[in-house]
Amino acid sequence: MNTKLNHSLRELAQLAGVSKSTASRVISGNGYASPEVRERVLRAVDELRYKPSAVARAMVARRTYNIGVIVFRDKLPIVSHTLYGRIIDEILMAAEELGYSIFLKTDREMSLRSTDYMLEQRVDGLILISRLQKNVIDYVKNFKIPYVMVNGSTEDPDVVHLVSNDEAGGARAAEHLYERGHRRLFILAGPGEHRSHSLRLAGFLDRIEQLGLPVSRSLRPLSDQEHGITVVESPESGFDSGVRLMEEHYEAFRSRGCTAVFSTNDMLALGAMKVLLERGVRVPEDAAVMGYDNIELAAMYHPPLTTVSVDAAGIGRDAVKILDRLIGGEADVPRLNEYASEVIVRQSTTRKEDEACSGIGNT
Amino acid sequence: MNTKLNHSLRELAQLAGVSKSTASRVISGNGYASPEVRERVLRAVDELRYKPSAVARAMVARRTYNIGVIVFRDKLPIVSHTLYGRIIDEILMAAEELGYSIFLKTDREMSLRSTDYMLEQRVDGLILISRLQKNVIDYVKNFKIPYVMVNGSTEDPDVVHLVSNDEAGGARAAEHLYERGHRRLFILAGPGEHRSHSLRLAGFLDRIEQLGLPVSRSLRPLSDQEHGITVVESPESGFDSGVRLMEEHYEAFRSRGCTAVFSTNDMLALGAMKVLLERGVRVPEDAAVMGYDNIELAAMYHPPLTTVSVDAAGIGRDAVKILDRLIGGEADVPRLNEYASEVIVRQSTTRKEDEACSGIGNT
DNA sequence: AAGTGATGTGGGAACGGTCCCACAAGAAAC
DNA sequence: GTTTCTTGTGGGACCGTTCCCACATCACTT
Repeated sequence: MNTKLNHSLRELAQLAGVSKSTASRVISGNGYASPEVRERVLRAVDELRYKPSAVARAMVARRTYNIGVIVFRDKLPIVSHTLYGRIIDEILMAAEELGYSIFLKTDREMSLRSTDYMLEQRVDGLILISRLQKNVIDYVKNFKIPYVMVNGSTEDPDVVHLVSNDEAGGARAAEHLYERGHRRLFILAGPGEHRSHSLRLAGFLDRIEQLGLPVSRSLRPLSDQEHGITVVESPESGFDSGVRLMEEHYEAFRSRGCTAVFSTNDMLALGAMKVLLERGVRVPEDAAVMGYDNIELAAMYHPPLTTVSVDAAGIGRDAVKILDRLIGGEADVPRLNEYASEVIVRQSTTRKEDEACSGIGNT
Repeated sequence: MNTKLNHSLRELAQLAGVSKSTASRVISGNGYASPEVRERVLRAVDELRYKPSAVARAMVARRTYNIGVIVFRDKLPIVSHTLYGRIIDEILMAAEELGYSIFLKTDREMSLRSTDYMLEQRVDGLILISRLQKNVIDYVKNFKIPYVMVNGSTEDPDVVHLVSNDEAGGARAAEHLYERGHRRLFILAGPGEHRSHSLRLAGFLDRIEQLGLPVSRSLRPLSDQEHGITVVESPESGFDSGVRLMEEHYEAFRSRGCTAVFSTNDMLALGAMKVLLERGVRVPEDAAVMGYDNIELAAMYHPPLTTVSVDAAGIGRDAVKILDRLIGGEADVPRLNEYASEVIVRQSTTRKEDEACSGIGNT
């Protein structure tokens, strides 16, 4: 019917035989217009397939109702990362509800480029995900733009950030394995410079020492009566690293008589578990395995992996809600927002004889 | 240093003591400015932390350099979906390279709302992902906006779409299982209304019939000499459906003497495999299992799952590249873009005695 | 009949850029 | 010394909205 791509309000008004002020009133819904006029304008809208330009609106309103989301991560998967993906899904849904739209960028160089880009786009606020360089935060602070940080680490008390309570989760994990009777534990820790990995480990070790098990980083064999925790650190946090580390330390694992593995994330744990299974170690009969994150995969594995869940949905949703409050000008939003971690008991730590007391793990 | 949020070109020019035309020339880089003037302007940019407004630019340029990506899917995971997540990761990277930014929306109601929103945002083009209602395409066609469709189905010859060659992939899968000596196959097919599921199944069955195996949908036991294919359809395509269906049909599976399972995606296959493992069926010794998609998880499972890979990276990257050409006004871009599917041989279909001939599967 | 108030509509500035065109100043050509 | 050309800069229209304010109209007072 009409070959032009986009029509302006002026053209619309012309067709309806009114001024663009009047047309604007009908379209935007604020200001009065008589029923006949409204009707005429609406007919013209249909005819032209008129879509108001959000660009022009943003220009005069001086805000866009857009939120910029930047995921800082140097390698794939980024959006397809099990945890970040879930957070982003929730962000998208929460944003929709609050009337925002999402500009998504991944920044593999952890540079300022993506931030600059968002600033130029005049987004109303920024959600910064994952570990980001300190200079990014400093940079963002220079501009008066509202922002929240998700799953990153900072000592800066001004930064509004959302994190899972990794320290408490680590402690819960320690308790779970202790309760199940494990006294010789093998810990596979992810990169210490990541906030979550280091806090999960710290929480675990603190609690385990409170429970009376000595922690050592040496790999000497333990005598029969000894208890002991073996800690191995990995510079990477993927499945392959879990495989590699478990293979490397398999001998120590055996010679120290460990009965359980705990990893600071599920990927490492699954890698480790696969190595054990391949070598004929039965899980959970010969060794228990426990991870952290409750990724989709954990429940699907054979055996299903006991883990600690992270409230990705809560974090994602609240990231948007809190940012919205900041955008609205509220100043007293909480700086530190922690989300509870919960132990999800599954088969990988549940021997037949355990089931009687607490066989509530989902699969 | 300065308390205002954003400065305009006019303020910048004022501070630098030049006209805004001149400032614009320096900022945008087209048009001449003498070295001294350029220097003055650049100093002012630093001082004000000036960021040109992409909104204002878009207004006058009448384009935004933004691309809208809409994922149509009625339930989670959406972005965190293993396959879509990978495609989106590639889209983000390719977009970055070509100077576009991404507006991301998920549309659970499969409505026109999200499309409208993108149109109002004046995105330069649209990438529509997953199965979408026909009316969405019809709607989008009304506007002269360039768009491509990813992983959806359409009979409309005008629609530029990118899909994996599911029919050929299904055929490859059939060949693989046949070569491994399987003659009694159990097929777990995902929802037939999804393009990929139905084509994968069709490709598989066509090839398997060519190879001389009769297909039946009955579940009667086969006599010792008989060959035969059992097909079971699932209205859902998740892991849980795989579990449920395999449990339901386990008896038939046994009584018909099947030696292999093929599913039209990895999630179903893994669900099925887990049931088999739980019941003591050894994979691959007693039964082979094969999926489709090559999700991350497939390689990590114990045993690793043989599958057919989908070129998510190629699809994601090309979606942007092709859209860019459409935006550039090219008319003769190919309508149908198919991406090769490749069998990834892993342990779930590789018995010890098979390894000699083709033990090249990666883990 | 003139004044008052309410009511619906239109005019036009503003938002922050780009870009066309005009123009001033100096160099080169006659 | 005037003309012509070049070169660097500035003026201002324009993109498509919103919104303030002015204005015309008409009913109702007095």
